Amino acid sequence: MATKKKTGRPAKERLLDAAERLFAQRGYHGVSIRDITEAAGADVALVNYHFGNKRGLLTRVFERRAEILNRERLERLAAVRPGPDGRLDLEAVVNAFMEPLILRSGRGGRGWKSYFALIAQVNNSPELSVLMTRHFDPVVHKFIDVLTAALPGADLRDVYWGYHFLTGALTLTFAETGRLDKLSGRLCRSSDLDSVHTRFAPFMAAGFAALAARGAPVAPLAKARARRKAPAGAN
Amino acid sequence: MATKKKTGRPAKERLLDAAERLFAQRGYHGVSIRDITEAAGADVALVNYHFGNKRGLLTRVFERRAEILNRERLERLAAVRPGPDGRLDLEAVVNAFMEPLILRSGRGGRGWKSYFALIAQVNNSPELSVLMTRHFDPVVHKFIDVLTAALPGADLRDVYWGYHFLTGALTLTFAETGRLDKLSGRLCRSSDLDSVHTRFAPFMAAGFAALAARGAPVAPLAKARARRKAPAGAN
DNA sequence: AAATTCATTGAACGTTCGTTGAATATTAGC
DNA sequence: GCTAATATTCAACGAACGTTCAATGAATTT
Repeated sequence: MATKKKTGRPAKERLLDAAERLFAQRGYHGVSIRDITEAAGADVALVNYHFGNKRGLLTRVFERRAEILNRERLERLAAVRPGPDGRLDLEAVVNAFMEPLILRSGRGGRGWKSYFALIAQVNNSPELSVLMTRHFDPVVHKFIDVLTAALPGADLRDVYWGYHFLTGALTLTFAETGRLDKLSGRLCRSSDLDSVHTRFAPFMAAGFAALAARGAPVAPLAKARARRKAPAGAN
Repeated sequence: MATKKKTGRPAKERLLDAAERLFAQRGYHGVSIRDITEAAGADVALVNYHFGNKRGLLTRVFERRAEILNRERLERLAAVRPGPDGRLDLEAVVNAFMEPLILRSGRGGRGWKSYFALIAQVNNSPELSVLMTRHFDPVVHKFIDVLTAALPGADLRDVYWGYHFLTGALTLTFAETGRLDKLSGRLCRSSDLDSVHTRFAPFMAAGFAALAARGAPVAPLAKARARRKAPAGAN
């Protein structure tokens, strides 16, 4: 009994926390059950007892915070109100989706930071991205709906593609891999939440608006004729 | 000698191809050397003979196509010419960076598709993203330079953050994990390169322009006074 | 054709892997 | 305080892991 450190919290929770941190650092296959149980100060057999198997542990880690995130995203999306012109503000819609992450990525949220780093890997993995579909897409559908309402006349496919670009940027940004820091010679810091907060929604809202404008160049009613091939940028 | 299938190509190349495909599907830690050598029809010892160890194989897989991509990206970036107003077209700059991927992601490029799926995982991994830094950032710096030239008066940090958003969207998009297909009920197809080609540059160019406009609202010369906190979107 | 280098094979190394079952400790219900 | 359910420990299983080495085959050089 040298390495065991049984705190007051139950072993089941310690396992979830340790798994979250280690999965985020080295990926699902890069961490063994023994790595996790050792870090949690628990016995190897407890993973299979509490979660069935290693994959069940990953699933539980994944859904634990997804429920919290989904609830708040829905609340914020429902709270987005039309402006004086009767239109929904695109940046406000994007922020309803993004700010719940900002709030939890601060100093106190070490567990949340690990969770976001894990999400980034899951989102970009062919074999694990089904977890994104299962645990997030119901709320994403709601997000798509509100985005569509904020983009009258836009082709629905533009909204889906725009969301796809957004989620790629979002998950990488909150993963905080440190690449931006190195690339910019420490001019930019992944951990600088203010920098993300002031830039993300303007960038994405402008992207969505550009797609909508491209599909229906002038008026929202000229939608049926926008079926031709788009002209593309250059070359 | 039942499972060995020695084609005309050398075992070293067969190993690279098999490793590329399997790493892309299941991740670096999710694939064993025996998985790779079996798929390549080669002996287990050949990985260590040709590449030193498993990590050396990953490095070689990664740099093999990076060199090709870097060369073409540099050529295209150098070929971007100012328009009649003397300014560089933002979409043209983005396309110089993105189109080399489009060209290789078509029907014939099965190996390239695997490679892009691998890049997405490496880019989002804390322990592997150093490979991105090492093999891509020299060319990314050139990309940043040209972007900055196309965004006169913009804060350099905006350009870096914009690139960060862009690379997150780009790597996820070309990973083709299938999540967009499921999310949209098959309305959008990850493999539809035309859909990517017509949307990516407009979306990103508008994002960059919005960041630049936010930092220097009117004229490029009003740069030194833009040090205050930005107003953010909503909430 | 002999010598030398390079590529491949087969077998084995010690270690770690995920998982299991029986035994023990702890908690909760009555 | 006894009982029953839950939680944790301990030891072990067979399989798979990355790596190594001596032996063999093939290709190149002299």
